[in-house]
Amino acid sequence: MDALWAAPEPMTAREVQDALAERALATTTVLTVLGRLERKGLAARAKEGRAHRYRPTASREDHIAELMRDVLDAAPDRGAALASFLGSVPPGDRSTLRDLLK
Amino acid sequence: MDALWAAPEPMTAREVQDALAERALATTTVLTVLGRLERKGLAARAKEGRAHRYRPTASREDHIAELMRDVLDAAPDRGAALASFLGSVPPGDRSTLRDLLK
DNA sequence: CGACTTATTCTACATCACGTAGAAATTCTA
DNA sequence: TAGAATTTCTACGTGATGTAGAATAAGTCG
Repeated sequence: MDALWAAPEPMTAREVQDALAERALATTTVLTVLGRLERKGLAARAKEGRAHRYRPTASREDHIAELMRDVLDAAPDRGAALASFLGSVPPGDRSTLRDLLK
Repeated sequence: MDALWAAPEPMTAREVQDALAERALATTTVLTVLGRLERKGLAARAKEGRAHRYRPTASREDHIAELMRDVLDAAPDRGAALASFLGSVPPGDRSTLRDLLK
């Protein structure tokens, strides 16, 4: 996902492999993982000639927001969870939230 | 953890087992899980006679808040993640946050 | 068209977390 | 000290994940 998120355009498996060159992964490894990401809905692909192009289905920040919601949804008392969250976050985040909530 | 969080006092393994009676777990199963929870820092225990008493190290809401922070910490752009989070959360949560930020 | 390259799929294996529990050791208590 | 309760150690099945080989499909070029 880091590779997909870092690229401005959908990537082929080969391109992902090149982007992760330092890990020296086999092509099939990259394909397997991309397939799993697709199965989980994190990535989508479109055929293009011989290969496919893979793209993230959500931006990294949207994905993170979704994970945060999933976690919050486990709280019986959302207000208390949000209060604790606000209290534990750096002050800068609270400012950000205040601004966003205007 | 649900059992520990539901109880007002630290529980023995036996009490946890009773609280989860519908699952008919073996005592050793309960002990194993409590041990794993302790190893992960989610629970703490204190010896009391023959047995131990287990308690959650954080309230459920504090734990959820911590998970939310962990997720948020994965965002390179916290502001964008928070913005997306606010946008995807029910309006009631936004009100709650507005109130809490006053 | 047929050989070759490239992409994909299927299968597989190691590792790890987790739910589960038995065997053995430890520890009270009567 | 014998018996019951508690704990520890070990173990097994399952599913997720990182990894990749073998087989297959699908274009490309001479």
